[in-house]
Amino acid sequence: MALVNQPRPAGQHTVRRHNSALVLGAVVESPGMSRAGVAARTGLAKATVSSLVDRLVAAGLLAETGPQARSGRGRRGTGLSLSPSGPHGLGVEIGVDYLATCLVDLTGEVHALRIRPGDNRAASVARVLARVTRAVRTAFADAQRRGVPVGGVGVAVPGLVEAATGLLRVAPNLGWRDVDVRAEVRRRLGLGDLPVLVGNEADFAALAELWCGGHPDLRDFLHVSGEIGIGAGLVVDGTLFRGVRGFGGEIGHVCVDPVGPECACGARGCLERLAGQEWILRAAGVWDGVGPLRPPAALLDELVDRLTAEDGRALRAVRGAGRSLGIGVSAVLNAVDVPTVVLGGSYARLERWLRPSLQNELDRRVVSAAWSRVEVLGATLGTEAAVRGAAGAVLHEIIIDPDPYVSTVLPG
Amino acid sequence: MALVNQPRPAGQHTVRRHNSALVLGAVVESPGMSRAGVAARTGLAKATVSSLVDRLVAAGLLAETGPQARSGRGRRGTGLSLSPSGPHGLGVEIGVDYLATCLVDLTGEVHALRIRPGDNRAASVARVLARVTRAVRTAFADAQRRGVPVGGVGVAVPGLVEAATGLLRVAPNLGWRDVDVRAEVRRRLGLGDLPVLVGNEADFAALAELWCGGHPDLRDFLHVSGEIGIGAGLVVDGTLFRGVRGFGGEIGHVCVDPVGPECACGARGCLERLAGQEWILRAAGVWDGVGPLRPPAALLDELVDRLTAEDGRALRAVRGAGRSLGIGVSAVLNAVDVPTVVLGGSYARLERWLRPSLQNELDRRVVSAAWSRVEVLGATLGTEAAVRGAAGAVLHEIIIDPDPYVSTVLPG
DNA sequence: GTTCTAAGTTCAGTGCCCGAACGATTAGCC
DNA sequence: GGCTAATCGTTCGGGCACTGAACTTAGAAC
Repeated sequence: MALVNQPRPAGQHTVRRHNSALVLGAVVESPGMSRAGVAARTGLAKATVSSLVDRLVAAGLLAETGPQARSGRGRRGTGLSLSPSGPHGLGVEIGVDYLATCLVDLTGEVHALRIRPGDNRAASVARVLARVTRAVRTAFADAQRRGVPVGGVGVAVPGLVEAATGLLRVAPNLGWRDVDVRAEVRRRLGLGDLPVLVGNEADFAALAELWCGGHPDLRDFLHVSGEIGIGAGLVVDGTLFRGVRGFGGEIGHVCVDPVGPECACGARGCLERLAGQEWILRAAGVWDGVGPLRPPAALLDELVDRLTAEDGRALRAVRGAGRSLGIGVSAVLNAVDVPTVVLGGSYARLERWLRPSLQNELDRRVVSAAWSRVEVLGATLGTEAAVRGAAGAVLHEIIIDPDPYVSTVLPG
Repeated sequence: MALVNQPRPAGQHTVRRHNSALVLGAVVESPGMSRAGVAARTGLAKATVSSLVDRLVAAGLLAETGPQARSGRGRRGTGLSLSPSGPHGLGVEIGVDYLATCLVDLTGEVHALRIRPGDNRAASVARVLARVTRAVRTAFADAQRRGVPVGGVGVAVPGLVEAATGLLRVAPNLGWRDVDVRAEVRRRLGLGDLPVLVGNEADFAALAELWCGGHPDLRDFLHVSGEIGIGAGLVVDGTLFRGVRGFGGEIGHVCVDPVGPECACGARGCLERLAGQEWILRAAGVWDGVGPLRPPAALLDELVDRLTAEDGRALRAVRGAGRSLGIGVSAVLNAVDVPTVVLGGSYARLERWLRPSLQNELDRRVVSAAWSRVEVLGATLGTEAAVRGAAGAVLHEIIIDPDPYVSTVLPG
């Protein structure tokens, strides 16, 4: 919660703010709970919970779902859950060859997902931002048509974003440098006070897996996504750990083999060169390495086909990538201690074949694996993970600390 | 602050607790400040500050240092600072070949530092713990003689400690496994409710550098200490980042060269084998690599002598170590984004000679270095860093959240 | 229909922060 | 020396948020 690491004085309003989040959090964890249940769970008095719930209902965050179906005697509680007509998160993803937008409601449901293909590498920054503006306008219209408010805009970009400012420092695959995406989006759309979050695509994908993924109770993990580069999102205690300035997760250039092939970064044997999508496809013989890269999805399909058919070359290639990945990831795990690795991006589809050699390296190299094995999981969300995460991040901010949003909705 | 990540209901007492920490924190950052100054700085009302300060003074945490010497008219404020007779932290370090204890007061001053040589590798766990017990008893007596209370005990151990439980999972150089150091110390000393913290030696050393080191405004860094192994302590935003369970910082086995020499861990080319103390001393020709290792301090002296004399072999050895360190550390920095590296342990003395090759690798390999160079600093505390950190950690807990301590001292 | 149990609301009580007013202390100036 | 202005620290009434207990509402069991 924001109110504590910031050295701000606390007053009664702070208490209410904290407890609002507490109540909301209880409902998030156990949807359908009654006011009395929330009181029991949080330790707050019933009177307090009633007062807070009323406020959250008035703001459109919570909704009463009618009397609970419960056996035993006594009055039935009125169920509470996150309101599907409450604020929606508007997510945008600026991909290398597409632009995606979507709306996500408080229950995690995705609406109005739109994906617009188009090479963003070839166009100028201004041109791409104009596209983004149009896409976001359309998404706002979607929200209006559905009659729901937009709680904020989340923008996923394939590059390094400075956490404090929202400044995109560099996006290699887009050819961008020092673009103030947050300010540009704000200015072009005239969003007023609406929150605009800008973050790394891999980080948002990790968060999506945390919030909407298929692994319950997953709170601590390293989400490794193999795309053109290799990005990692570190989630600790249900929170993304971005490092000091937000440039963390760049594991693509961990040294895996000092005498390996040269990398664009100048070093040799970087993880990206030995376990990146491109290398796997080449080593598997799926792609000849010359000419423009065909749509990666198609190539990946072919690779999966060959793996399923137990093609020796493909199997060897993926096994090798798993080994390299194991060496690189174990370095990170030893440094930051996370018990789980989630394979995302294109790795998700290769999980079955990557896992053996990856797990083997992790078992050997991670110090704590001796008494607590590193768990390797496949991501459950597909390519939409990043947009969903971007939209979800907006909602997460509201759920973690609902008072600012409530204040904008309610008078006073 | 503890009260927030834990989903506990907040009440008026929570506000007071938070603001107590706020006031204390303001005085820590600007010793000698007056009540009015604290009010201005924190944003609290003067009345509130007065009330809180009175409480903290009564508990012995703050002390009035008399009227401020200040020019200009108006009544002079009464200076406030951390009380040197307030609670002291009692630090213990269980080293491989020594046992150290000390007392640290709230101002960071070290008292009653005692170092007892003795091989803890040869003795049984119970025997070593008995030694620890005696040493701590003596330190308690030191405190009593000085007439100051002990706020808690911090224990530094050369191994992996599970954060949640204080369980020492493994200490390779001590030959320990699964020792509940916290419970043992509690039981043997009958400490009642007194806080007992157990942590990794490298982590505590990093914290000592943060709290008492010679680099002001150092809040985010990776503290790398070269001893028998290579340990790292990651400090982000003035807080140690231990990872989920506390096993972070094990960078000794990052892969630096897959075709390098074999390591005890089974892998090849681990950082520890290429930049560890032992390897440097051997490559420099200071140690022949056979027979029992002489006291490392003496060997290190010799190495520094040769480096000062510009001995080619020694220079090459250290340069190589710096390069390896750079490869390993850059992997960590890319993953977690920290702008500064502090060279501690035996590396501190070699900083001058390690730095060029280390910095060179970091410049090349750390992605964010392109627009923000990684800073390399030498640690300013010597071998006592870990004990001081252990003692300091106890005090840090009190300063971060003084209310629990205040409650034990004051009635009500 | 009565009784029992649980949910949710109302209300007086308490703790804490805040702003304003007030007493205390010091420098500058006539 | 006495007056003024500025600053520090304390005192006091007011308001806000949580609490516990009493009360109302609602449903099930007998």
